[in-house]
Order: sequence, then C-alpha cells, then structure tokens
Amino acid sequence: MSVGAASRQAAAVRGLPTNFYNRPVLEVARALVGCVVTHDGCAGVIVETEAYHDSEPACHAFVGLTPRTRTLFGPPGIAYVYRSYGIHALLNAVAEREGVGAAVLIRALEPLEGIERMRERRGLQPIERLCSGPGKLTQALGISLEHNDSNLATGPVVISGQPAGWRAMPVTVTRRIGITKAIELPWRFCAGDSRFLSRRAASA
DNA sequence: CATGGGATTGACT
DNA sequence: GTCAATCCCATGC
Repeated sequence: MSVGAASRQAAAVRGLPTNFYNRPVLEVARALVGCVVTHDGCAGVIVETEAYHDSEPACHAFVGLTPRTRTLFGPPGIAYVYRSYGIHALLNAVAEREGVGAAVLIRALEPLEGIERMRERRGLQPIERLCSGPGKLTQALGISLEHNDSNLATGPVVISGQPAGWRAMPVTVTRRIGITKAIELPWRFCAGDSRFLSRRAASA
C-alpha cells in the first residue's frame, strides 16, 4: 500500500460528521442504535440509547446553563461525560444546535473488538455483561471524565457508522430507566431484544 | 460554606 | 427484593 493510500485510509477511520447530530435529539438517539463506539483498542455496537432534552426535567440541562451543563449546550457531535453516583462515568453524545441542551446517553454496547482488554478492566465477565449498562461500558472502554467535551468524530472516543455486516434489528422504544422525573416519556431506544441490553425490554 | 441528590452497579437478604 | 459506595455540583444560607 502506498503512503498516500495509507494516510487516506487512516483519515477514513473517523466518526460520524457534525451534521449527524445536528437534528432533533430523538432522531439522533434512534439513529445511533447500530453505530459503533471505539476507544483505546476497544469497540462495540450501540444497542441501547436514551434521549435527553433541556425541555424536560430529567435532563441535566433543564436547570439552564451552569458549569456542569456547559457541554450539553455546546455544539453537536461532542461527548458529554459526567460522574454518576460518585462512581461511574456516563457517556453522552451532544445533539441539536449549539445553544440547545440535548444529548443521547449511550446505555449499552455489543462488544466488537478488544474484548480481552474489556475483561481486564471489568474483571472476568460473560460477554453479555461487559457493556450492558452506561457505567459498565465506559469502564470497559476506558472512557473517563477527561473525555468530557471531546470531539466524537476525531477522537480519542469515536462514534462511527454501522459496521459492514451488521444486521439491523427493529428498534424497540420504551420509557427511560433510572430516572425519577419525566418517567413517562418513551425516549429509550433498543436494538430489538438484543442480549446485550442493560435490561431486556419489558413484555407488553 | 453546608447540604442533598443522583441518567448506577454489585453485593446481599 | 434492599442497600451502600462515593463525589460532583446545584442550591441555599
């Protein structure tokens, strides 16, 4: 391979463009199911997301612009990473135009690459449990608070399109998990009844 | 400056 | 099913 081809290929390993995120957060949350998160040699397919928007009280941005929510109100396509319960880092993709506080919480991945590295970070686990929760997947991929405000197209944390050969499942829509406000909104999106979800879809 | 509340997880009854 | 760990930050005095 020529040097030019190699550099073009390297340049091609990059995430979804800003435009992908610059639209209603519900659309982004649904479209991210099946996309790939990559960091530090590990990658997984997104199988579960939730949307958050400053118009509803479950969203951190509901309180307006503060030091904490500055990232949420920033431009689309950057990572919002925050500490949850003093312990876990949770990864979100900021959506909608700058000035709107909206983001998609990445809640579960189907491990794709670097599975042994994930097990080093998570402890020996069946593969279904390596990334089956928002705090688990950041631990498995080595994503931490220092990645807050980083660019998801250029990395180090990268979100890219659906992998070749990925068989898209119908997206299941349910209510969001683990919140106490606006619990009625059906803003959680899952890849069918994937066995890599944080929780299996409740039976109707 | 003190307080209270989590977009969770894992261990335990 | 219950519950504690643990810390950032929004809020109120």
